[in-house]
Amino acid sequence: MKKEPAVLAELKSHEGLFIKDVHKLVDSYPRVPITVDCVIFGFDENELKVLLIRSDIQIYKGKWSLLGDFAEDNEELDDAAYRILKERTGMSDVYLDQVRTFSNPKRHPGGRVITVAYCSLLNIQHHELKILDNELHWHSYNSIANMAFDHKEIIEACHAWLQKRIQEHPLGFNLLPDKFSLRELQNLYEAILGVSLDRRNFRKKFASMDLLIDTGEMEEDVPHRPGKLYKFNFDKYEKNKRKWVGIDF
Amino acid sequence: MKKEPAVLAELKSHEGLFIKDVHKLVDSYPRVPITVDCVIFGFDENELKVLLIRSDIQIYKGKWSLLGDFAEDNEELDDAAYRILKERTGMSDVYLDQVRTFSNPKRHPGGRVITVAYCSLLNIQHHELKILDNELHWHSYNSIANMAFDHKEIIEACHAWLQKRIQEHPLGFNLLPDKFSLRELQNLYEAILGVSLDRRNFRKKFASMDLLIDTGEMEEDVPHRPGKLYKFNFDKYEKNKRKWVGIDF
DNA sequence: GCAAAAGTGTTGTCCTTACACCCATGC
DNA sequence: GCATGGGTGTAAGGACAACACTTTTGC
Repeated sequence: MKKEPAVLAELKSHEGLFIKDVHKLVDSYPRVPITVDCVIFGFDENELKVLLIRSDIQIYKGKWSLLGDFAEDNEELDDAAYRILKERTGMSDVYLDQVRTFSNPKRHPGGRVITVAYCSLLNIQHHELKILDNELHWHSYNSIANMAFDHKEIIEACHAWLQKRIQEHPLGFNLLPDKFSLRELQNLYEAILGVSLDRRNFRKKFASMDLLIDTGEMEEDVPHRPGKLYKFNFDKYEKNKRKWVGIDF
Repeated sequence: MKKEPAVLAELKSHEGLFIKDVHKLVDSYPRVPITVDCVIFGFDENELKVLLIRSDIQIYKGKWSLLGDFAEDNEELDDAAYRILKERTGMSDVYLDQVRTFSNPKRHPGGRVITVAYCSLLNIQHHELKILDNELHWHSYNSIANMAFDHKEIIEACHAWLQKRIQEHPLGFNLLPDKFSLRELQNLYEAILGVSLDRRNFRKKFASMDLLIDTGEMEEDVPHRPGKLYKFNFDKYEKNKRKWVGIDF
């Protein structure tokens, strides 16, 4: 077996070989700077968008970067992600989920930094960007290039996560206005999944789920026949969430 | 907007406001000890098992703990997880996947420690445990209690991950011997998903996938009619992996 | 011959897919 | 009236769920 480090042996009492001073134990661990990076998706003009800033860092001059920051002492990482979102965009109450941790020792040019990637979804219309430092703005997902660090890889991981997730959970509504037409919803799915879907089947699918509430309102200012506007029935969804079993690969 | 910390302002050059010394930047970040915890699943006697040790730590005396260790300097976390597995069980070439990062500042009594949970699947028969320090042994998943730290929560997260994952990917075969009967396979699914499945439909499902290779061998030493033994056709699976699109929630 | 599990088919239901026409509105 | 997208139905095929009996082996 592996030889115990001297520090560990010291910490153990003689009777039970239990470590008594857990603070000393933790102090003996190597420490690593931790950051959180937020991949913030939006949807506008029938395109999936990502919020990026110019990198602060000279060697990445001209390159784009995710919104990230280090985690403060004793800050839970979920809270750090919400904090970054708030600081950079002024928004709270945004959908946010942890996706994956990236730990390649060479991923940051300044030394080892581990980063935890979070994915957020927000509605571009509802949330005007007020803080435009570092050229903060929305980029079309399909034209993303020239990223600092390993941020391209992180964005791709979040995109894959989103593609999978949106098919199994009602996330997409976070990217749309409260009231939306079926066409907008379909455009959203098509943009994220990168496929085209049959309009009739798409509508039938959502009709059969019976999770859309007809607001009685119609689209306005469209240059064609206006469609009905719907809301998603989150309450009903939460109540009827079913546990699904099936083998499929 | 958020006021820039003094250290940041210092690091920026006057012309472009770009940070020149990235090492100084990274040195200014708070540092956190990082550990990796492995939830190692096995399958034996028709039960899902988890590999646990007794906690080292006095205040958790008598409690069970996951196999974990801190990440070494400049060690990628995936590598750390493989290392722990190797050190503790002597095994390599084991299925392993990152599940989630846990960062509650109070999760470790010795101070803040962030841990990244990994899930491994291995075949209990093929891998005899040779290193039994800290009472290392297999516990039935259903009788797990009395865990140190937040390890109960971590195990549950990995179990949920496994339940979902096994339905969509051919992971389960990692828990079985190379050659297995359909009954063993079904028992595995039933144990992990906590449901009972119709035997005929289960067999039909796998027959229609056409991913099992009939080895021509039969079970031996069973007190009833022996079943055929199969292998999983990983090559064929990899070649035909299809991208699935469908909305279902 | 008895216990225990292997092995096998059919039917009904539901879901998915593919596909085409008329309707309402803005211009 | 023309362009644009809204809104709808049907038929065929495929997947899944429910269900029972015969066969093989060990003991």
